[in-house]
Amino acid sequence: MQNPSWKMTGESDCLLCPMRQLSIFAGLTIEDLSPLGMVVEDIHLPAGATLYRQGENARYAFTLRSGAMKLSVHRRHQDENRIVRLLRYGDLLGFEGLNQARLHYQHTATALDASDLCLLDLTALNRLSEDRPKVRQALIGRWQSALEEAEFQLVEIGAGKAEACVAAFLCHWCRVFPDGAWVPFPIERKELADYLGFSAAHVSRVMADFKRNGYVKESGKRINIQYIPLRRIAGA
Amino acid sequence: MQNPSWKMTGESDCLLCPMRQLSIFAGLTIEDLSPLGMVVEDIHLPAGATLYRQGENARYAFTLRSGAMKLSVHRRHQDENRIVRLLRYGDLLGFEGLNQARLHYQHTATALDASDLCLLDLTALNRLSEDRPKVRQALIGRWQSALEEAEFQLVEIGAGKAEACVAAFLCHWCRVFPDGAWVPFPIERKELADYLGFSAAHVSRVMADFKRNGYVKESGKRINIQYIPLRRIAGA
DNA sequence: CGACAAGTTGAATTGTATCAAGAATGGTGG
DNA sequence: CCACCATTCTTGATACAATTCAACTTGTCG
Repeated sequence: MQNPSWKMTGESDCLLCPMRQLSIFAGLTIEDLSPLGMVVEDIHLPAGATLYRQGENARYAFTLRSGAMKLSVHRRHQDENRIVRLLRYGDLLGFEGLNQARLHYQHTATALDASDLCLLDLTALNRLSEDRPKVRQALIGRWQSALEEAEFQLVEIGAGKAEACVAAFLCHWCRVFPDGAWVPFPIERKELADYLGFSAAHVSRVMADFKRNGYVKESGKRINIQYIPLRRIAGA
Repeated sequence: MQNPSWKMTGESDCLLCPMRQLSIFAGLTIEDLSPLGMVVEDIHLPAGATLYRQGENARYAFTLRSGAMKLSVHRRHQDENRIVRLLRYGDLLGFEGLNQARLHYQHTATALDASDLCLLDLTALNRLSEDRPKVRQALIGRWQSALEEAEFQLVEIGAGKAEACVAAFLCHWCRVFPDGAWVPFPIERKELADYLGFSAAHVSRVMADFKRNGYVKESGKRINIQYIPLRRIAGA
């Protein structure tokens, strides 16, 4: 594996990982993990770096331990990129090669922010999934949540006016944080626009309006939702 | 199970099913299926009937054997329905309750056309999936294709001008048929609009234009793609 | 044939893209 | 710490795309 944008930062012990309860190895003991030769490497990506590209041979899956990433696809007959998913702490990516059905990555994975990931060999993961029902359940859960996320995007974001889409996205993005918290927001206007399917200029307009109206505050790469009158915006 | 819109039409022998190669039981023998008490009922739905509703308790999954169905969700703060997926011959639906994680249907399933389905008990299917790697693989494959379908909708249909979206959808809908074939098309303008995220009036305009330009022909509930200049439409 | 649902079309209005200019921001080297 | 650069963000004017509402046409089925 020789990707110039990767920086190996050593091996990790999954059993000591602080995010293990969120990961696909949640609930496994050392007896489950060690005999299978599951070597896990840590890698670090600077903001803007590409982890893998759509169409490349898929040999590894990744768990995002910190930072944020986007998955995008190249559109046929179109130069723009469509962002298919935004990922944060605890998310799994690059697992389209599991099931042996897809040998290539379906997306291009790019770091939105400096990110740490751990790297999982797909062959070993497949074996592990066969032998350990808990791993299997966890992986199926990942498919399920990827599907739910895609449907969220279709339903809440894929149609309607820009105001409603932006509002729905902001609430969704901040949902795991307490109300009123300052939430990391390493997403540029252009990227948000690619994700929502609007132009960067228009997304900027909507965000600026929201800030003027006091719905949200922004400072550096963090955002703070004060109060978004979802009902009023959507009901328009 | 007492749903007034269902009509049980008897039990089926999965081993004799003409669509078994497409189903999740492909590759299984009678030894695989019979000992698990997997009873399969057939049901018939008239056009417009509802198979299940979003939020209902999920006890069964279904395989669509003929006809066509739509999966839709109710939007918060919005009266319109968004169509999340269109299903045809061989598709599996209602399997969100597998993995024990989701006990309720996530969508409302409605027949677009008179449809035949077979009904699979989720508990039995779960057991079968635990014991039979082939079934498990097949189910994972269904998740994968559901996810791919959702991403197709996001990427090819969820953004861009209405002409391009309609064109992409028509090509996608007809993809499994030979070029130039008359393809069943039991989708009303309003439904197509809900699926694509446009108004019925505008979809109608686009379709009418396509017909005037000779890109497609329509007759009854069937459609015939002559030639759609995808590149020109998208390149605008 | 009549009645009702679905499709088509027009005109006015709203929403969004595009292009371009100016303002804010972040990072860099002195 | 500041000046400078490059990038991103904001904003305005204009053109285009889509919605809405309503009238009208076509299709379907009893």
